[in-house]
This record gives sequence, structure tokens and C-alpha cells, in this order.
Amino acid sequence: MVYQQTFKVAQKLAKKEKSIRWAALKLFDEKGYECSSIKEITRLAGVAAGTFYLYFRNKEQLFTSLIDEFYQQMIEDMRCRRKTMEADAQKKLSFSMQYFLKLFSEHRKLARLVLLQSRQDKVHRLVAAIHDELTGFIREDLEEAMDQGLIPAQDCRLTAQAIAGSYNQVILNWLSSEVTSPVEEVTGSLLSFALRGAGFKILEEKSEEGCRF
Amino acid sequence: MVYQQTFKVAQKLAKKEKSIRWAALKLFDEKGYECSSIKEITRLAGVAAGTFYLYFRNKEQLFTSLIDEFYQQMIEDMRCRRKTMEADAQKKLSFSMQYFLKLFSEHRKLARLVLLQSRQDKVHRLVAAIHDELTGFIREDLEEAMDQGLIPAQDCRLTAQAIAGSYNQVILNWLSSEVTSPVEEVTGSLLSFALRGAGFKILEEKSEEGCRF
Amino acid sequence: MVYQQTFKVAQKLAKKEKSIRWAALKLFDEKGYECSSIKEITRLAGVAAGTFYLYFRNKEQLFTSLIDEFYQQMIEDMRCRRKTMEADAQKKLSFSMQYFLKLFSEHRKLARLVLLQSRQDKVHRLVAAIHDELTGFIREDLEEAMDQGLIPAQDCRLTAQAIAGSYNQVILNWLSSEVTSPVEEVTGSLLSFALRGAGFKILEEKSEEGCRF
Amino acid sequence: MVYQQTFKVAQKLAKKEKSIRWAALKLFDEKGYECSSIKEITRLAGVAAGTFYLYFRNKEQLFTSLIDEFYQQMIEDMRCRRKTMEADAQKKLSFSMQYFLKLFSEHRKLARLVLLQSRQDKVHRLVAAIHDELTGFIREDLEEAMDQGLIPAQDCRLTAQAIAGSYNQVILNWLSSEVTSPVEEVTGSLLSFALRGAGFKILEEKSEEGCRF
DNA sequence: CATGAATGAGTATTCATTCAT
DNA sequence: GATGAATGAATACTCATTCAT
Repeated sequence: MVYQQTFKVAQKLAKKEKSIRWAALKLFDEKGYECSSIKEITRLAGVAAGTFYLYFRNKEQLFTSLIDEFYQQMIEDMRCRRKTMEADAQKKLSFSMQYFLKLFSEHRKLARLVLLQSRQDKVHRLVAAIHDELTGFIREDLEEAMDQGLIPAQDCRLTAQAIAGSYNQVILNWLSSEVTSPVEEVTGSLLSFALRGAGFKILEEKSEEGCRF
Repeated sequence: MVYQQTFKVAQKLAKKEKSIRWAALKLFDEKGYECSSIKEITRLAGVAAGTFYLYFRNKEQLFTSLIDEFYQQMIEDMRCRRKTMEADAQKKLSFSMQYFLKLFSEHRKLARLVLLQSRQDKVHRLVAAIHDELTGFIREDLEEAMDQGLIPAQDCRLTAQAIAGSYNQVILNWLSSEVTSPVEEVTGSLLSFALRGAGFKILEEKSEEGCRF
Repeated sequence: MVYQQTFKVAQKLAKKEKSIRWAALKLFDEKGYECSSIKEITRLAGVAAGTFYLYFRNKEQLFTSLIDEFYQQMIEDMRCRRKTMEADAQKKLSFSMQYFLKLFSEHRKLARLVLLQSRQDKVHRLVAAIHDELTGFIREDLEEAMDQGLIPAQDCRLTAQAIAGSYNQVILNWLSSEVTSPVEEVTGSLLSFALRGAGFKILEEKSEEGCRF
Repeated sequence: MVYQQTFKVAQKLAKKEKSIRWAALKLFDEKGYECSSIKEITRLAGVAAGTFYLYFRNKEQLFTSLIDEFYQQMIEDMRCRRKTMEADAQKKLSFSMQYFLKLFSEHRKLARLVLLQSRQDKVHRLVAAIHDELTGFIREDLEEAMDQGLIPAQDCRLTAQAIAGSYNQVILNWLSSEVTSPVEEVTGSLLSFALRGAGFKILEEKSEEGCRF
């Protein structure tokens, strides 16, 4: 009985925190970090203003927490998969990018949050770090490919940035457009663009394989 | 004696407005639009708070004015040059992108302002319009190239977004890095990436010609 | 434990709202609506500036609320009494005017507020509506009296305005004078003036009956 | 020549001051004293903001000056006429009231200004004094009439207030109504109301004579 | 745990007034 | 005299955060 009670309480707790996260995500996405107030978030979450501070230290930490929940584990997951992957650089790159696309399309609001959040808000550092991390993956693959002579000599850091930028831009537009065309339509073209841009020789642009999550 | 707005006076006024613009640009760049207050801007500019409203209707109009000063004329200039240009699509594309890079590198803060501005701030519409306009140029060139068989069949809107995205990202990183390496270093690689990505066959990556402003 | 709004808490809240109302009434009365600032009101009420907005939407709504509290219910009450009254026009008129006087003398500040409020302030519409309503009552009685041949043919709208004007003026002066002579002294004379002015034949000016509230 | 120049200058001066007075009167009438800004007044007057302070010490003095220009001389004029008048109390009262009506109808804006201006604005003292003065005239006549047995014993101060109040109210409504019916229509009824109210026995309500200004 | 009333520093903006030209 | 740019205190209102209940 004691156990049950504890469990119930824990559930209720989790529920309250979750509803705050949900409300915050919705508002951050709609109005941006700076323009969303705690009061509005808590009202939308159906809790009192004071309750917020039981779960989060302040607005900034809530944002951090939102991003972390999604990204940190994603990055971890990705790092893991990549490590255990036996594939050439091109395949790895393709995998990473398709993995992103998949995730983003499944977490539209969070994705938009990261992609859109101004690097000028008080909160920008975290977002910047994530962008760097992801760009880092791409860069690693590019360097490997370059070492193997698969792509011409180039500044891989720059190319990685270019690829990341093109991804962000296209995905953002896709996420923001009301008409939600299937991701797959986008995936192929974007991948081709990135690989060609990096200098890979693409014989057949079939990229169905390697896309299993 | 009737008040005669002498040259001297006019100059003083212009100087004052300029100092406000300068202060605003600096703060917007450092802290973002939403987080910069009129008081701080005017303090940095060395004028009283009320003085601000002699030169600008409100904060939003100041932002608009800052952007317009730079972008509107740039777009106009660009549209003009492109019209009078006798060149194939690839050359035109190269020209446009190099033109951007040049301009951006000469107006670092303004460039950062446009590239970084959150699409969630109250002010985002203007910035979005500019992005669209610029992406439009790229798309036109791509479509022309596609019609001429220079690049494979593709969704030019998407490719244009990808190119714009890669540009923004790279330039932003370059603008934000303390070590200001010469633009030229960046130009070549980035251009190659974009052209290759779009599917152009690049025989020799020399792009010195056509880069005269 | 869930926050239980106890009776004690509710009482405290009510007290706080009341102290704001009291302070506002005092200041509006002394300096007028436009010249009373929220800061001053809250300082006088002994609460923080922000607290004001927990109880009122803004300054205008506070004013409206102050007036409404008093007038709306008064007008309603009056309409009700008059409806259930079996009396000739003169009695009804007498009753209405004495009723006013009684109320005004019991709510000096509120009465002054309504009588003095500039018709040019942003807030004048409400006050104007009340004046119209009250004048309307008088007019109805006059028209009834005219139909019954109790008073000579005349423009009842104009006479009603004249009566209302004389009332407002006299009451205002009485309210504003430091020496608070008993209302009754005023009542009789004023009523006689109005009735005679309208053309009633007054045999005996006794008006004791019908003055029970 | 010197004289002429001085004259011209004086004229120009007068013109500038006059245009400020005109603009102020218009704005005070439309938006009230508190809500009219110096800037707006000067803009409407077609002069610079600083110019205002060459002619008036501040906003308050401008108001005072506007009122004075009209009222003080009016009161003086009236006092004069009444002194040299050989007539009974009723005639004098009739004369005074018709005189007012005439003046008011010829200076609608100024009249509205005095009648409407809140006694709560910073400027109320002056207006109050004027009201008192005018009420004083009525009171004098009433006391004379009472002494002569023309009207029953009564509190003449109170009756004077009532009469003044009825006048103000009716005139204000007349001034404010868009449809400007002739004053004469109002004059007769209002006068009858006042005289009857005071207790005069009116045999014939003809009041044409004695209305020469 | 949960509440929501209370706070007061902060925001953009206005305005009467001054003063160098 | 006349100008209008400059000022800075004042305004209504917002908001993250605290704390007694």
C-alpha cells in the first residue's frame, strides 16, 4: 500500500512536470523564448505559477531541460550507433543525416525550437553547443572520406558547416510549411545535394538501404 | 531671427542619429532585439532616452530602418547588376554568392543581425522577407541552368534553400569567429560546394574572374 | 496540500481591494481621473504597484468599477421602486429627487466623482450615460404630469435637464462645502424650486411622506 | 517708418499669439485641458514648440488667459450694465440670464470650456471663481426680489445655485448638440423655469423687451 | 506538495520645459 | 524674436520570482 501511494504520487508529479514541459514547448515554439512568460506557461499547463519553481529553477533552466531531454539523448544514441557501425564514410554520413531527418520530423516542435531559437537569446549557448556537436559528426565522416580519397581535399570543417546549414534551412522550411509533404521527398534530394557538394561520386542515388532505425 | 538649419546643425543631427544606430546595432548584435532596451541603447549612444523618439518612431522601426539601410539597397543593386549581366547561369550564381560574401564581410554586425535574428521575435517578418528574396535569386539561376541542361532535373526551390542555408551557416560562423581569416579563403570552397551540390560540372574551380565589384 | 482559499484569506483579499478602491476614490475626488496615477493610488492604499493589476484590469476599469458599484445598482433599485409605486407624477418626481439626495449624501465622494468628472476625460462616456439615465426618469414623470394637465405644456426634455442641472449644482456645492449642514435643509427648498419651475401648483410644501427608504 | 515697422512687428506678434490661443481653445474643447499637449497646440497653431513660452508662462497660464479674456471682461461688462440699470429684480434677472445665453451662443467653444472643465483639473480654481461670481449676480437679484416681496422667503444662495445649475446644464446640452436650434427657443422656456422656480408670479411670459445688448 | 497573492524593478513611450542657434 | 532638438522625470503596465498559507 505504501508503495502504491508512492507510485501514485510519483506519477502525479511526473504528470505535472510533463504538462509544464508540454506547455512551454508549445509556447516557445509559437512565440519564442523571450516572449513566453512563466504565467502563460503555467496557465496553459493548468498549474499555479508557484508550482513552476518546484520543478524548474527558472525559465532558462526549463529551456535547457527541454532541449537536453531531446538532444542529449539523441546525440548519445547517435554516437552509439555510429560507433558500432561498420560502413564507409558515405554510408555513415547518409545514415546520420537520415537519422536527423527522421527525428526532426517526429519532434517537430522541439526541432523548430532548436533550429529557430535565436542565438541572441539568453539561452543561446546550449543551442550553439548542440549545433557544434552535430556538425562535428559530419566533419568526422568527411575527414574519414577525405583520408580514404573518396572526396577531394578540402576544409572539412567548412564543408561540414555548409552541409549542416543546408540541412537546417531545408528542414526548417519543411517544418514550418503547413502542407506536410512526406519527409522522404526531401531526404533524397537533400542528401544528394550534400554528398555531391562534398565531392562524393554518386553512381546511383538509391539510398533506401541504411535507413533503418 | 528665424531658426536656420545650418549645415553644421544638420551634421550634428546626423551624427546623433548615427550614434543611436551604432549603439542599437551593437546591442542587437550582442543581446538580440527583444533583450535590448531603449534605455540601454540611448545610454550607449550618449543621449537621453527621450531623444530616441526624435529619430525613430519606436524600437521596431529602428530595427526595420537598420535592416533596410543595408539590405533593401543591396537587393536593389543586385537585381540591377543581374539584369544587365550577360552570363550563363553558373556565372550569375557565382557572382551573386560572391557579391553576398563581399557585402557581408564589410558589414559584419548588420550581416549577423539578419542571419541571427530569431524568427520568433516580433520583428522577424522583415528578415524572413529578405531571406526569401535572396533565396529567390538563387532559385532563378538554378531553374535557368536546369532548362539549359547544365544541371540534372531537381527541385530547384529545395536546392536554393540548401544553398542559402549553407551560405548562411558558413558566413555566420566566419562572422562570429574572432579570428577574421580572409573571406577569399571561404569563398572558393563554399562556392564549389554549392555548385557541385546543385550538380554543375566544374572543370576548373577558378573563380577569380567575375568577382569585380 | 492544495491551496485552500479559506475565509480568512478571502477576507484579506477583500480588504486589500477595498483599500485600493478607497485610495482611488480619494485621489480621483481630489485630483481628478487624469491626474491620479496608479503609483500614487497604490502608495496611498499601502500596496505595491503591481498589486493593482491583480484586482483591476487598468485605471479605466477601476474608475468604471467604482462608478458602477454605486450607480448601476442605484439606478436599478430606483427603476424598481418607481415601477411598483402607485402615485401621481408629482409624488414620483419628489420621491426620485429625495432618493437621490439621500444616496448622494451617504456617498459623498462617489457622488462628487460622478458630478465633477470632466466630460473630456477618457472616461466620460460612462458618467454621461448615467446622467442621461437619471434625466430620463425626471422627463418621464414630467411627461406624465403634462398629459394629466398638472403642468403647462412645455418641452419636457429641456425642463428635465434644467431640474437635473439645478440638482447637480446644489448637491455638488453642498457636498463640497466643509460645513455639512443636514441634507433635509436642502431637500425641501430644492424640491420646491424644481416643482414650481416645472409648473406644478404646490398648495402645501410638506413633503415628509413618501420619503422612506 | 520706425513706427510702421513696430506696428507690423506688433501685428505679427499678435497674430502668433492669437493662433496659439485659437489652437488651444480648439484642443481644450475637444480633448480637455489635461489631454491637450503643448506640442499639439503649437503644431496646430503653426508655430514651434519653444515659441509657446514666449507668450505664455506655461499651460496653466494659457488656460487662465483664455478664460480671462472672455469671462473677466464679460463679468465687468455685466456688472457695469446692471449698475446703470433701472429695473425691478425680475427684469434684472431676466436680463442677466439672456445676456449669458447670448454670449455663450456666440462663443461656443469658450463657453463649453468653462462649463465642462472639470473642477478636478489643476485649473479648476479659476473656473470655480467664475461660477461663483455669476451665481452671485443671480443671488443679488433674488435677495432684492425677496426684500420687495416679489418672491416667497427662501435661501437665495441655494436658489441662485439651482438656477445657475439649470442654466449650465441646458446650455451645455444645447452647445454640445450638433443640431444648433436657435437660442431663442431655449431662452424662453429656461427663463420661465427659473423665474417660476424662484417663486415669481409670471403673468405674461413675454420677455422680448429688455433683451437689447 | 501546491497555491496564487504580492512584490518591485523593469519596459516602452510621452511631455512640459529649456536653451543653443 | 523664433526655432526645434534635447532633456529626464513621469506614465501605465508586465513579469520573474518569493512566500505565507
